[in-house]
Amino acid sequence: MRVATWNINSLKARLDRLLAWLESASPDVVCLQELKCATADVPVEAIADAGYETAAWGTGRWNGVAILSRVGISDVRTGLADQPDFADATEPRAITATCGPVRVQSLYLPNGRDVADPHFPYKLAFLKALAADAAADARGETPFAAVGDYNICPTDDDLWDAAAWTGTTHVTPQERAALDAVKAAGLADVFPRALKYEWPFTYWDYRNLDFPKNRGLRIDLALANPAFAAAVTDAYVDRNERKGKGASDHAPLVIDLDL
DNA sequence: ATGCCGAAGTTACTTCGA
Repeated sequence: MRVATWNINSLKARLDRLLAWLESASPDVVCLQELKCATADVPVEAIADAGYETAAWGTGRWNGVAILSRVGISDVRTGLADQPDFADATEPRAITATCGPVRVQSLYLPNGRDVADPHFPYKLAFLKALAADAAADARGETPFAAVGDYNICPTDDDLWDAAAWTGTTHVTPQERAALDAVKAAGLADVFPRALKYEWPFTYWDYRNLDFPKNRGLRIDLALANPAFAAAVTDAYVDRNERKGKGASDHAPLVIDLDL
């Protein structure tokens, strides 16, 4: 089976591209982030016409996560156990479901904005909650993966210019330590192939010709438990989906499994 | 060729993203 994760940067603005990509890539399960629409506004009929059931959680202008599946979807859970709030709101940044033989969690981690901003400790608190939340599924025998936009470059190789990013969010030791704690719960980074160039970046800023110049980040990750990781036969970043008019600023991460 | 930011709420400008 094929599982993918994609920060789509608006489900409504990207719907035509999503439907075309479902047709061409033919994934069985797709985890989406940054829906930027409320749950009630998710175009479930158009997605159903493409052959996928939808579980989604969104509140409007920002954030929002979903799981699409053509192999069934059950045991849906929104949010994390003990998920921290921001500005007195529980933001739609996590949804978990069982789809056929796998259990997947679609995650959109807080950006952090700046190390001095309240959003930064919120990001660290979210990661701490994630580590605790994922522990049971990580230890389980069901193939499980916590996938999505982690908004962290795991190493200095995972961004185009580490020197230029010193002291900014996404690369700090605190964020990397918090990510390591998530992995320590029993999850391993499924490292993808790049379809071009040396490194599998998943995000390129819209500005400054960053995509043509390959000034990217690897921030979309799939953290898998041993049962999931053992079934992986291939993984790649579909950078072709980043091309052209109306692309998201993130490319899908695609994982093939012998399941 | 992959090409100089884009989405959404509100309605001319603002906030957010990484």
